[in-house]
Amino acid sequence: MTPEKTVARLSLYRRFLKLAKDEGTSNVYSHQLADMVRGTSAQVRRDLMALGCSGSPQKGYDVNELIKHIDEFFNTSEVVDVILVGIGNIGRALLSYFKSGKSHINIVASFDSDRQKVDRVINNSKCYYIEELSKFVSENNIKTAILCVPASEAQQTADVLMHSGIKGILNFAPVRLKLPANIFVEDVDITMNIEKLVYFSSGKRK
Amino acid sequence: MTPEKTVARLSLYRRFLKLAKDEGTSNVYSHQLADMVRGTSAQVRRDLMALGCSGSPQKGYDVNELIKHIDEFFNTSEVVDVILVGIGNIGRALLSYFKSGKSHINIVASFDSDRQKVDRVINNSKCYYIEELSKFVSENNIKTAILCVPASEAQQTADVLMHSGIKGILNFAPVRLKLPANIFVEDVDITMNIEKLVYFSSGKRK
DNA sequence: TTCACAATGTGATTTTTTTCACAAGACAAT
DNA sequence: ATTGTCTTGTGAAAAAAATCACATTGTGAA
Repeated sequence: MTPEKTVARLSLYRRFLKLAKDEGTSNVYSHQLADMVRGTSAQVRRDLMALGCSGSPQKGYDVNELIKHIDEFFNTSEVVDVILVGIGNIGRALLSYFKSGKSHINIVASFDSDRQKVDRVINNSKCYYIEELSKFVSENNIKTAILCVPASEAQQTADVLMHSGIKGILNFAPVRLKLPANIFVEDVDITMNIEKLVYFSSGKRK
Repeated sequence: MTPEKTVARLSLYRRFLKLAKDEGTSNVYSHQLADMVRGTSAQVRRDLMALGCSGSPQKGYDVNELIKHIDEFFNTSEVVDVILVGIGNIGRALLSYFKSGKSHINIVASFDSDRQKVDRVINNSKCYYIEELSKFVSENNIKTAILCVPASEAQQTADVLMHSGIKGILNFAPVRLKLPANIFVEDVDITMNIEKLVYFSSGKRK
């Protein structure tokens, strides 16, 4: 029901709202939020309307209230548990990135097919042998996975994830995973991003 | 003129076309390409139409011809030179990711403010001290940068990039860069991606 | 030959997303 | 009090993107 783009922006709003809160700001105007996400104030107001929030023309929106609403929307005032599969360069970078504990994302375990990596604790999350993935996922009721295995192994690993009960996959492999429609896949495709960037930044019009 | 989404998909098509070519495939149907990018055949045909390509109902599209057209479209049958700024975990992962030489992206140099890292060669690209960035960029006419510095340094580094003549920035910092509109910025925001994923994969409707 | 099939190319339509634009309300300043 | 200035909330319009649907056309089987 909520537009996909709105969902994406809500995540961003929340991040900036928390920063604002930490700085002691208690209310914000739509145009301030707009600045933070490269959008327009009308868009922000629309998004917040979809959320069911409202502000006042005088004080704008209440920071705390907004955060609370977005937390509720994402239904995760608490942290979301996620697993990571494939401890290569990118995998490790992500482990490091999320170890801070500052975000809502908690990588509770990582998996790899290289026995050398097993049992090591990298940035707070213990590495398991890939064979244990299924058990871990079902026992801990994990729904989301970050997939960082090489392209050649991506599909088969994704199949394992699916059969284990994973419902959402953030896929870093430059491969289009074939999975049933009820599994939600989001691709992070850096090569594509750069090519797009090069295209649009070389004058070809925006 | 060409829709942004089409540009993104063209990059993907090319990747799969090259794989297909390597496997000896000489022509493809729109529905095959569609499968590879999670799209529909009509969409593929539209995209290719925008490109100015045409196929035949019998043989579909000619793989070589398509690749040639897309190369021309991106105007880079040759490799694109890019720099990377910030050699932290993500930076290193990207250096490794692109060292293969298989892609169109060539990271020609990297920069960091940590003198310890300077002069090391990581995955083919030499690391320079950040102060040398401006000179390097203008001398080598670099137009595109990958920004992987910590959030706290992102904006000031982006300013330097802009003043050096960079036109496109792939930004990994969880910060919205404020730059003039003629600089094209593409954000890679993993936290946001995961939050979106969690939202949509937990049944909240697609 | 004739028929059924499969795939392209593309108007037309629908859906999704963004933007416009303005009434309404509170405040500050005069 | 009156005026000018902000900003919200939101219909209405526009723009962007995806989808539908169908005429068209080789090809191979009957």
